[in-house]
Parts: sequence; C-alpha cells; structure tokens
Amino acid sequence: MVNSRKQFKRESPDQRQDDLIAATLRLIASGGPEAATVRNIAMEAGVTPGLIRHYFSTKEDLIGAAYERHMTTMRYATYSTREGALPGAVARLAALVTASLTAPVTDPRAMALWAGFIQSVQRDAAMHAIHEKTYFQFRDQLQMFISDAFIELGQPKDQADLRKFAIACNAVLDGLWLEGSALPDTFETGELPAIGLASIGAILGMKLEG
Amino acid sequence: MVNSRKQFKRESPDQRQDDLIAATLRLIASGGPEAATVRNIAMEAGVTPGLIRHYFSTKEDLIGAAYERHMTTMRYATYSTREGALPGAVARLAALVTASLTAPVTDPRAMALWAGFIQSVQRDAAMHAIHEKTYFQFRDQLQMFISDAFIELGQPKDQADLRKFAIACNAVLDGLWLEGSALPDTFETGELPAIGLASIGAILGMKLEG
DNA sequence: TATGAAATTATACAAGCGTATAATAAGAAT
DNA sequence: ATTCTTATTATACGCTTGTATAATTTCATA
Repeated sequence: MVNSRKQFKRESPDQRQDDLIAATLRLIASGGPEAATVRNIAMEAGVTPGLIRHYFSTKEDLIGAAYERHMTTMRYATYSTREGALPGAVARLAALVTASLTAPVTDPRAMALWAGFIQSVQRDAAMHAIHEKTYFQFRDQLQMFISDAFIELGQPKDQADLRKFAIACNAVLDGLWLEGSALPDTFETGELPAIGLASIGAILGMKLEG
Repeated sequence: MVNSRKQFKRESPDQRQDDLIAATLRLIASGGPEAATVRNIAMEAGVTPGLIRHYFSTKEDLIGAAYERHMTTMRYATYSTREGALPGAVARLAALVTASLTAPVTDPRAMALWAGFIQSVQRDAAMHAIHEKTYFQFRDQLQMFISDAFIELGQPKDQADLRKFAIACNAVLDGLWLEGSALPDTFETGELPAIGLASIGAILGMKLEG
C-alpha cells in the first residue's frame, strides 16, 4: 500500500497566514461570509482544514484579520493614487475623490466584502475596534487633504470646521461608493466621480473639476 | 398518558406571516443573519419550525420578505415625519434630512439589519431586485422633494440636473446614516443632522438650517 | 353535530459546521 | 547522517443547519 498522505511544502508562517487571509477574502467576495467555511478556506488556499487552527486560534480571528487586511488595502488603493506626483493640494484632493469612486475601490466584490464584515461590527467587540480604527485612519487622512487644500487657497480653517468638512466629505464618498458598488449598472461611466467632485466642491466651496 | 402535543391557536395567514417576518427582523437586528435560523425564528415567533415552510417555500423567501419589510418601514419612518404639516417645500426637505439622520432611522440595530441584507444583494437575484426597487423608490421621492424646493425658490431645474442632485443628496444621507449608525458614540447629539443640512444645502445652493 | 380543509405540530434525515487531538512529514540544526 | 522542532495532514466528534414528510388539531362550514 502506497503512502496516500498529501504531500506538502513548508511555508513561512507569514506566507501561510497571507495565503489563508487571501483565500478568505476571495471566498467572501464571491460567496458571502457563509461561503467562508473552514473547509472552503483550506481548499481555496491549497491546504487541509486543520492547518487553519494552527495559525488562528478561532475562525473569528481569521475573519477579523481578513477584514483589517481588506480595509487597509482599500485605503491604500485610494490614497496611493499618484500621491505626490500632482501639482497642488486641491488637485490631490480631486484625485482622491476620483480614485474613491472608480475601480478598483468602487467595485461590487469589494462591497460584498465590506458588507459581510460591517454586519458584525455591532456585535463583535474586536470587529468594532478594527472598524473604528480603519474608519478614523481614513477620515483623518481625508481631513489632512482638505486642510491642505484650504491652506493652498489662502483660507485656513480651524479644527472644528475641518472635522465637520471631513465627516461630510467622507459621507459623500461612502454614499456614492455604496450606490455605485451596489447598483453599478445604473450609473454611466464617470458619472459618480463627476457628482462626487461637484458635491464635495460645493460643500467645501472650492472648484475641484477640470 | 396525557396528550403532550403543543396547543396552538389558528391565526390568519397574513397575521402569521407578519409574526414570522417580525421575529426574523428582531433576530437579525440583535444577532446578525446567522442568528436567524429556522428554529430560532420559530421559537421567537412562538411556533414550531415546520410552520415556516408552510408559509415560505424556502428560508431565502422569508429573508427576502423581511428585507423588503424593513426597507419599506425605514422609508416610511423617513418620509412620514410631519409630512404636509410643514409650511413649504424647503422646510419639508429640511425635515426629511433631519429625520433621516436621527433615531429611529439612524440606529445601530437598523444598520445591523440593513448590513445583514445588503451583503446578499450581489449574489441573490431576488434580493438584488428588492434592493433596486426600494433604492429607486427612496431616491425618486427625494428627487421630488428637491424639485419642489427649487420650484418654491423660483429656480426650477431640468430632469438631468435633478437626477444628479438626488444621487448626491442620497449619498450624503446614506453616508452620514452609515457613519452615525456604525459609530454612534463618536458624534455629538444633533451633529449629524446639522452636517447633513449644511452639506445638502451647499450642494443644492439653498439654505436649509434654521 | 358532523365534515372537511388547511394550519400546525412532530419527527426524521442527510449534510455541513467549527473544533479537538493524534499521527506524520519536512526542513533546519547539529 | 541524525535529531528535533513544528508545520502539516488525518480523523473523529458533537452540534446545528435547512428541508421533507406524516400525523394531528383547529375552526369554519354545512
């Protein structure tokens, strides 16, 4: 009788954790949270189910790690868009708005992921903490962009005003992102970025288009 | 041996369906979609599990019905706020914005419900259709409010402009609603309605506060 | 009061879930 | 080469899930 045990290659812990997280994200994106079973994740990552428990003490841990990874990736995809390569602060803000409202940020699969996670934010303390952290990271960075734009225009604002502007602009981005991701076929190409630029421009009292 | 079979009272089909939907909503709101099992729903509604299959051919059907019910309820809570009792179109629009961004619309439990549902919009054709329908119902009604406000101010707009305004204002409401529901403790009382009024006022170029 | 439709309960089943634990293999260190 | 750590596989367990089906009970109608 031949040895039928599965052959495997030892990977570094970091690499294996990455693989498992990536497999989890792929499954949730395509099939929702209920598709991300321990067995499915293992199969998707090309390992056997038991290995998951070797890296994550519970399935919830893995889900939480995947959520944080996803949010960080989206934030990076938004803010890294030609950062620094643009002439001025206002132009950088406009680029940020556009990047937030076009692929790959605005994307049905990304939204499926996000929605799968956000539902547990209320219930699970760990997920709540991760959400709060990533939300403030994003909003604070947006607030800095806004502040820089005002300074560039010679109209510096105080912190209280900046906070309100950041909340409002973040809401516009979230809302449009949501609409565009949930019903992508009901908007023309470029319609959402155009509306975003016009709306945020109106809120801040500065011209962002062109 | 006494008869140990559970005693029950016959209810009208409509009433029983209502009860099952209400029980489903309560469970999803407090424990997420995974808490809404057939057995839990039945227990919450005070019936036995088999009855659910008598009214809904599959569990997905029940979930879909619950989603539609929830969205309709929220829409009603938003638009019925002193509707008609207010002096003018601009004031009605302002009241709508405020109602959208205060309890019971902006509420962690409502968001948990919504998030639980929205995740399946991509995957499930029936849920997608329900979402599209309720989304357009809401946005079209918002667009009418906006149109009336412009007319009242003597600045009527054409359909293309109104569409963009409705998309933008809906995004502001969605985004602020999301922020306020997901992290209710990070905003002061009345802060979100104030930001909503200021932002939508700026987008439309009209004064909504006061 | 008897009849019958259908609302409701009761029970069963196969599949899938997360988790625990022991056996094995790989690869680095000696 | 050998040893040893640990990454990885294999297997099993108890529980929950959604669904199917048959047995009952209720209540309106005749």
